[in-house]
Amino acid sequence: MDVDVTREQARLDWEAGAIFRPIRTGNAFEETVERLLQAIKLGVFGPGDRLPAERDLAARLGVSRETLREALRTLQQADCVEARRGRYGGTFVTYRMPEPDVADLRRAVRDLGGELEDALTYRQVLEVGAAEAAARRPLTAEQRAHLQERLTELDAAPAEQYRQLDSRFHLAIAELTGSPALAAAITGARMRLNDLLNAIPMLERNIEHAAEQHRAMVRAILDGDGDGARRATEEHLAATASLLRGFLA
Amino acid sequence: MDVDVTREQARLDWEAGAIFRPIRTGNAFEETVERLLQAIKLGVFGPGDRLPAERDLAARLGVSRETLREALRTLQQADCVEARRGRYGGTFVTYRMPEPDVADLRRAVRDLGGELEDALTYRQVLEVGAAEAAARRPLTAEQRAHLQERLTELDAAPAEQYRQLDSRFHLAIAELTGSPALAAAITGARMRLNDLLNAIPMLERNIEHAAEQHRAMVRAILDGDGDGARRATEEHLAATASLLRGFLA
DNA sequence: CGTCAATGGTCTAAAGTCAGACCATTGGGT
DNA sequence: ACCCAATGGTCTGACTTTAGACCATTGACG
Repeated sequence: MDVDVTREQARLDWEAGAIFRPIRTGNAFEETVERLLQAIKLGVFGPGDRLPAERDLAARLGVSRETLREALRTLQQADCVEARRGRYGGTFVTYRMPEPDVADLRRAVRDLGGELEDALTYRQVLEVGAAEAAARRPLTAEQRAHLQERLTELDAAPAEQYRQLDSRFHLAIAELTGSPALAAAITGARMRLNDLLNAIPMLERNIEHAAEQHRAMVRAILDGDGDGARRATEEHLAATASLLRGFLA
Repeated sequence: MDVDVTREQARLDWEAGAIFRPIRTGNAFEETVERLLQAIKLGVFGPGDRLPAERDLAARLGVSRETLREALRTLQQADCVEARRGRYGGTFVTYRMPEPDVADLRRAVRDLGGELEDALTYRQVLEVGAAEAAARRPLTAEQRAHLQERLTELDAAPAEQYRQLDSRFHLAIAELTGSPALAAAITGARMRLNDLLNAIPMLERNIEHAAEQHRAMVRAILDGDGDGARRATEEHLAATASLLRGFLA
């Protein structure tokens, strides 16, 4: 009986792993810095863009203005943003994407370590599912136009903006699902991989290949072809996934 | 130009919605209570089971022991758990699932309101994707046995434990993906719907139908049949989804 | 040329949270 | 009969975060 009790307790303690995960990751200040930085790196805010006003931003992030300001101060000292006072002032983005660097990429992949597979699986499930969900959904003319616009914008992107516009394209699909939870999860998954994706050197050949896949995804989604959307997205993500895995070897 | 600037700012502020979401939901104490309650309602801990020791649990939840204890005190006062001191003591679950009640269900669905579609879409994408990912993965003999065991356990479940063992079955699939992030997301998605699912009255016919679908899912996963796993899971989730949607009308 | 609304900058008191030490209890093991 | 390891119970001081008030600056607009 002693054995049974011990084993049973061990089972309980193990299975609890998925649900008894950390409630809060680190402190509010660090999280805030990270979020702001990711928002910039994801391309939601490009150089020169103004962030929402502090009071507004603090409310959205569910954080006190003091904490937000502490984070902004950090970003200021890192030359990522710049604050201007007065009406029509605000906090403006000054960050510019560094050039992709294979050494950085290799280091970043190693840093992520065993979590790379985790992050790739997670992203795959979310984005493939989202593409299918978006395709199976009745879309308004406005939504269709918005998606098409993101694609056009991406195709015309100058090299230094490509990664950011790529993110915006994928996030646009996430939002077409109409599920805020899904869109938020996809944003989170991309944030986790973003430093890696940004460090991938972009070869002309890869970009053309990706563009073709993007078109296939959009076509399927606009046609309401769920299976096609899933397949096209699978294929698209598999490309970058295998590229990243290559750096782990 | 004024119009352009204003519109551009509006676009930025809107698109930021997905990324500038709250960093922390409420305070640590409330979150902790919620987690513990969900762990119990999800069936990870049944009546009489002992929770991990306070120091251990606090570390896992990333929360100070004080905060955890405050949460446990709340649960104690709500007659959900009971604390015993001394070695071989601990905190023991006393909570028992209430009988399903259609009035409760209707109220719960209304409370969730517009978030119901969000939660259902999110769950669908995650669980369908997870089933496929699990199927496409090489599984150890132990993992196969574990999945099979969960299914057997569920099939043999007495009515009052059915819901909890059903959750454990689905969470077992999530863990087979080998992706902690995915498993955590699925746990979260289920937590959100759990009160609803628990309130669904269980008809003999529905249970048999569900059992058949569970078998199909397990078969496909063990066969490495990704498409089959996806289809079976889709079908299974569609059933409860349409049932829940019925209560929104 | 002054107004004023919107913005960033500063400060304070209160509440929340934490890390860690220490106490009290229990029951199996020696 | 005693020991002692593991558990819950309690306390304290330090740090974090919050809510809100108030100040300083700016530039479009009347």
